[in-house]
Amino acid sequence: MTRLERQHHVRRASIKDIARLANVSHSTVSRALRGSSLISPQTITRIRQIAADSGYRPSAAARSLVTSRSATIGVVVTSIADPFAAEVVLGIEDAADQRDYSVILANSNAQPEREMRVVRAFEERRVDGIIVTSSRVGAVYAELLSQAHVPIVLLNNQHPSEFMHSVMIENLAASRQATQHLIDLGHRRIAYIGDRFGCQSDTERFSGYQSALEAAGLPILTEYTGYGNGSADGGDSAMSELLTLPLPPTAVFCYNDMTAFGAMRAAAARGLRIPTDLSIVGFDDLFFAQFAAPPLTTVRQPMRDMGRLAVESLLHLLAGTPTEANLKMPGELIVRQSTASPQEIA
Amino acid sequence: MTRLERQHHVRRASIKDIARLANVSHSTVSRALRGSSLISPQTITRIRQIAADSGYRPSAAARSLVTSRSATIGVVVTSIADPFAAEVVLGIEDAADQRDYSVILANSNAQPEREMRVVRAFEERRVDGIIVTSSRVGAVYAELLSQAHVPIVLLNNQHPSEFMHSVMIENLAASRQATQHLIDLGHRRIAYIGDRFGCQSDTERFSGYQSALEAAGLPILTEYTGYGNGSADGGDSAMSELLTLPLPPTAVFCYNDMTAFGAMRAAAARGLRIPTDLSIVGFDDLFFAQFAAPPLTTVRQPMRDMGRLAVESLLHLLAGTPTEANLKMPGELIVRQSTASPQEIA
DNA sequence: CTGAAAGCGCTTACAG
DNA sequence: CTGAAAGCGCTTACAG
Repeated sequence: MTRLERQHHVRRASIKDIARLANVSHSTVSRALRGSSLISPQTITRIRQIAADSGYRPSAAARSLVTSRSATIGVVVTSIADPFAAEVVLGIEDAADQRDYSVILANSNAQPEREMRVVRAFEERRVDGIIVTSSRVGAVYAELLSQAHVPIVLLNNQHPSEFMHSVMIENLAASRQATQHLIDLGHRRIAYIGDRFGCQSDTERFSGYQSALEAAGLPILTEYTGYGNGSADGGDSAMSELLTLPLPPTAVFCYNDMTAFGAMRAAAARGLRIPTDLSIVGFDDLFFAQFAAPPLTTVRQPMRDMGRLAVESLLHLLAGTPTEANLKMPGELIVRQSTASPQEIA
Repeated sequence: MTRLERQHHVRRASIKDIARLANVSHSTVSRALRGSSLISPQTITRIRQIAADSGYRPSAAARSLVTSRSATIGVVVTSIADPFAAEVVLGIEDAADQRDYSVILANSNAQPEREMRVVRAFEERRVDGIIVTSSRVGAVYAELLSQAHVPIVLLNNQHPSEFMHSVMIENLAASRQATQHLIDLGHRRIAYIGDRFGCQSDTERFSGYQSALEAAGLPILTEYTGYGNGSADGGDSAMSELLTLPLPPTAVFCYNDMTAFGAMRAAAARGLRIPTDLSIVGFDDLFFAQFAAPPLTTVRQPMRDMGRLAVESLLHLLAGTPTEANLKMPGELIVRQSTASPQEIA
């Protein structure tokens, strides 16, 4: 028995095996295991003991076939190697586990073909709901996802639809605050490096930046708008371009930390010191932000909590309980050493 | 119909629905969909067309109930927010997707209670195999995992068992090379900051460090062995302690990049400049290593490829094809700016 | 309180 | 080439 049990691909005990051992019908076993009030407490205890002894594990497949619930949620990320996504997924897995849901994780790599495969896999596995962590969810992708006919929660994005909730950060307020921080330090030539794909978070962060400048009576110059792509390389080249301007900015607010890391690298490559020659602000507060050179001033997003909240939101959608469809979390400006007053007079 | 289809939780078309539409038995539909040679090509085409038109998606649950294969692999990580794990999982998901497997992701958080839950979930979902990405897989955990009666691949760890393969980096050679790099630069007082839990990778890396010192005729001093825990905080406190020594080391080889980041922070907190006053070498080459202050010299692990390889190894185990049980990948020393010749004479 | 029966959506021998 | 039947492992009305 022990020998057999160690082998791989043994047939697992089924409800029928337990029934035989317990001398009852398999219906009774099923009820006992589920704690039905129809079964006497002694029988329940006895049957559960037998089940435990024989290492019984209910088949999720069989159960979901009859209940038409898979107790599974599908999570798509553009790339799990993106630290932002990884933190969010941690929160999602955590909350899902607490509710006895399993997480099926898929990477889309921002490739339409992969996105299709992912949705198909989710459909075949009959996931109860889907969480999408990506700042770029185009109309086509959203349409595709909605074909799964299950509730969807978008993280860092939004889509007006009855079965699509969203969890986002207060982009506008947070960005305004970040930009204000630079203004307060005395900066007048403040650039923004965004995401050239123009996703919703980018649009909102850009608006926050603009509104802070406006409120301070500062001009909004198009040459101070750089276009990255959310990655370090994107930030690097956008920053490089900004630095070729006759009157380069003395401070930059970046769409996210990755972009900021790239901007730092570009500045360093040109011999600029941060924050003496250039102040840089990021967005996310990735774990690494504190280890950057110098430690990065940034807007902290409660990534894990956002993941947890996405699960809660999804469960509400599944239960049909009315809740806020578009949840907004506050961001928090974390001032570190990448920002300071400008040294030269503009 | 379109209205209905947009709703959530619609009953999906089954093989029977297609059968009705096609005027054949559901057996025929099943065969046609699977491309059985028993069915005429025209019928296959016709039935597939109908299936596609009605948005049919086979139920993975029903299929796995009869085939007793779930086409699913369970992946446990200690924390998906660990960048190393995230990169590995990316590779895993990628390879799994190519082979039409889905990935069920679970975090164990190094908590025994969570580990039990994870194994149970994997058992209930009848995953076909398991990949464990964690440098610390104790005997208890391994025993627990093996109760799932499915093949297991350990990443960054090893366990002698017929149904447990492993994928690791050439720790010994890589660590020897990293230490040799410091010796070549002229360092004589070289410390090692390991993982105090003494996992296999730590033991091997420590051995590589020792063997390089020995080969160079340098003494191995116990006071130069620091104990971290794989995180930045662990590296920070271990480094801090090393720096209180009367004759502190001029170079440190760290168990991993996270530990190295912490060590850098500790050194900076004491006003030491890197690499002028202290050289630091990490292990992993996390994405951020190049953005550290200064960019970190480290041993690159091909994390994504290791993840892919783990899937291949698992599939071999599933297919019963004989293969190397313990795969070793080479590491690559990446020299950046955190290492230089020692400035003072020891 | 307990059991026999039906059914969830598939696959696959077994007969035609 | 096609269909009727059995069965995978559960849940749950329906009868006792």
